Amino acid sequence: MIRNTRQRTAVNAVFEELEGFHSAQEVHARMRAAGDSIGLSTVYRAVQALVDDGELDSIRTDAGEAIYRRCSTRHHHHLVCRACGRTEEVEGPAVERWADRVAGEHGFVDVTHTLEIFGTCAACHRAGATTETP
Amino acid sequence: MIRNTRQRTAVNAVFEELEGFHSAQEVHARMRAAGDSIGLSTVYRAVQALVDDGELDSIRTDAGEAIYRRCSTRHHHHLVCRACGRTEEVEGPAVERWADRVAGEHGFVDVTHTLEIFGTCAACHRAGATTETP
DNA sequence: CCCGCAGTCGACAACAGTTCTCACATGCTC
DNA sequence: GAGCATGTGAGAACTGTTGTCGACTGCGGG
Ligand SMILES: [Mn+2]
Ligand SMILES: [Mn+2]
Ligand SMILES: [Zn+2]
Ligand SMILES: [Zn+2]
Repeated sequence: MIRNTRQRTAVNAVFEELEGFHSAQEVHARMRAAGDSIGLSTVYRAVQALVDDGELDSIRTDAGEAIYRRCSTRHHHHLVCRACGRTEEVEGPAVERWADRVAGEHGFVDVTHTLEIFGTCAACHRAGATTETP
Repeated sequence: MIRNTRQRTAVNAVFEELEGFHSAQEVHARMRAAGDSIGLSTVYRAVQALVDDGELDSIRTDAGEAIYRRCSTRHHHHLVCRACGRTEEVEGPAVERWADRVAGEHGFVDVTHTLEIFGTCAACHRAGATTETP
């Protein structure tokens, strides 16, 4: 039986206030800084539970760190700025169909996929362009 | 100046004989078992160098482990069996165009993407189906 | 050839992220 | 409220990976 605890509620609340992706460690530090008493293990358990419930979406950084974000329920993917971390949710029914089709053609069943797009957002590109100019 | 060493040659050779994705640790263990003397750090450095040279492709497992595979040079994606790890390389020009276009529409430049498809391959599905039947 | 040395090796320590342990605390049901 | 399954958290343990540093070696120049 799943129980309502102060800690779980608080972790949930953090992701309500926060935009974009955040790691468990960051959430933990943030809560501690705000005066919330909570253990790191508990944060890990809480985000895992939220992922299992489909309330958080998780991706892995190149460095191997898991980061989490409250997501809309529709299936979508992420467009992530390499420089500032800003993320946009994008959808592409054509991609979904393509993935399912190509997997089916190879005899695969029970198909899922992961798709992330990375780039430099307009703002960061502008900033980079001005600082890079000699 | 990059030097030719017995160890780098050996790691390269392992990926020549091996199909599919393999972790640095697995490669290290495999070499040790075969009587090859090599340090784990060296394996990590070697695979990293091969990735930098574009000779190996690397993806990250859900568990956060980096796995490597000798890849064809064309841009492609992977269809991976959850059960046995068998992988197929797949291509989809439409997906490439879609990713670039949607990123461009959001003002992103210097765009890359990652796309992996997961499923159960036909063989594993058959095996699973028979064992699951009561 | 062999010298010299930058590049490389590898045992080991250090790190980072995550999970486990277990004594203790606390929601929930009755 | 009492009982108890469930959750908590400090710390240890674990995992994959990278850093350290003295020893070693490929290789271009002498
Ligand atoms: Mn999709
Ligand atoms: Mn692609
Ligand atoms: Zn940006
Ligand atoms: Zn399979």
